[in-house]
Amino acid sequence: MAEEEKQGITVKKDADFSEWYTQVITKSGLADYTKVSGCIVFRPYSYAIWEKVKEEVDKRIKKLGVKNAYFPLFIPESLLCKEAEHVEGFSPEVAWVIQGGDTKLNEKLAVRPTSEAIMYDSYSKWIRSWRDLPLRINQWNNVVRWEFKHPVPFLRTREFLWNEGHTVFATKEEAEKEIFDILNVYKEVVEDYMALYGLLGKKSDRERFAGAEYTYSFEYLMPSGKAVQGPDAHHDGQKFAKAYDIKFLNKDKKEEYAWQNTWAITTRMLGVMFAVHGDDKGLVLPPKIAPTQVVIVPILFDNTKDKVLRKSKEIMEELEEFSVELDQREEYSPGWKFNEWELKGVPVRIELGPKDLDKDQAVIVRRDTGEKTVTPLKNVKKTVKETLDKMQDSLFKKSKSFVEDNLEEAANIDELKKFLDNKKLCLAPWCDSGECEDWIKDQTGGAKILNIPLEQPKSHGKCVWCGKEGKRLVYIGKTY
RNA sequence: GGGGCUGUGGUGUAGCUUGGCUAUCAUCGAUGGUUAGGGACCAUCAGACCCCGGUUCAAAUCCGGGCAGCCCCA
Repeated sequence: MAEEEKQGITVKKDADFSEWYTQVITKSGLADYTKVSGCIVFRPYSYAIWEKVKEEVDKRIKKLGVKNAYFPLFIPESLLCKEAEHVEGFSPEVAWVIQGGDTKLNEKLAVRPTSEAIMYDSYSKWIRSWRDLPLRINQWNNVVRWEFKHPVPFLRTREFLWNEGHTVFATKEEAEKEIFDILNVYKEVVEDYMALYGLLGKKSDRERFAGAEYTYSFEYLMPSGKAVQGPDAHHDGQKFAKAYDIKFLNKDKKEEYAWQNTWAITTRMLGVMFAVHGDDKGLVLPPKIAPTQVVIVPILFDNTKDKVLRKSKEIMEELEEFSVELDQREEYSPGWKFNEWELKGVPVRIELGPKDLDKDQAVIVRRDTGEKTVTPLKNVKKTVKETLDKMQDSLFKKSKSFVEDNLEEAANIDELKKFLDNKKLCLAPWCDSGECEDWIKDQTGGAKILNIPLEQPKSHGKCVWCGKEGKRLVYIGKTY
């Protein structure tokens, strides 16, 4: 038994979360470590999931009128330094190219930590008139941020994949409207596909994006009790326009600075999804994002093998609207295969053996609950569809109640500390001052104001730190 | 930013305290055969001491440095 267990996950998710996470990520074939610290391989299994996220986000933003393009990986130092707050925010973790072959470069080149600088330099050339606006460009690419904290696959990597939307408008109103269109796109994809519930809100001034006027984010709760920031959208006002000289002549022939937004979703969300849905047997993938939705495991005996395989193939064809895999490998026993597919988180398994054929039935097994349904062969398609739908729905609900059940209202610093120590997220009144924000961080061992929910009650209690009148309720949590 | 733990075939490990002979066991992989409804079995084969330096007749083992992974604290 002990040896058998070693092929699967050897620790319980509740008992040792980080070990569990590492094992799930590597043993299921999602990712692997490389010789470069903090840079992982996205193996085909996780890359397929990223492609799905990409596809769903991409078609929605295109519908909103955004176009894709590609800008250089390298950013000259002088360009990066144009917006003071922006450089200051990113410079500690920029990777630099200082040499080409044996020749030292005249000017250092930053490996993009984000592309404002290089993109806006082009924008300033392209935008002359109100007729050139809006300009809405997105790119799907990789960025490098040389973190010094411990890397965690997907959740904290030095190189990661994302989209970066960079849009320019003639008026503040138009720009601000777009922020909510984009947040909706992210919400739809993350909730409906990745089955994850997040907390939407505005970032505090301390936490907003370097260079932005304000930032909205979705925050997610990990099983470890720590929060992770998900997709975000920033309204930049005219800050970058002024730094990078993005001006246009309006209809009244007056020169104006443009209004800009920036927005992104990253591969970090995959990590959140693996961590939230997985269980002691391994991954659990939401049906709508799973590269393989259904696996058919035929039970093969020598004398009935052909018959069972033939029927399995028929079922596979019948299920062509789903992504189905038929596991015909003869070198593994059925039990071994069951365990492997569970480790990989495939949502639905169909078992088909001679006994089933005799009774004209198949066994349908749902990954998250382990529930087995015996169904007549003619109903297989219907049952599979129902099972996938139910599972998708149930994973989201579970994710939502996980967040809600772990969200506490804290009226003072003692309660706040107590809840945070118990791995909870908190909703607490805050006076809006940066000093109190720093104090909270200091006193709670690093907990941050995650964001400020959009809907606020009429009155708030006293600020959890200074005791002055609270201006808003904020989400507070320890972060990854 | 500070402190701690760990590094042995692809993976998980024994050996390290007290230096010594062919580096343990399992799994994975390859080949052949028997099997098959929740991680089947037999036989054969293949595969490792993180890197650099030091101490020593002799280093997986001791010392120093590096790199990597993990944990705790700020």
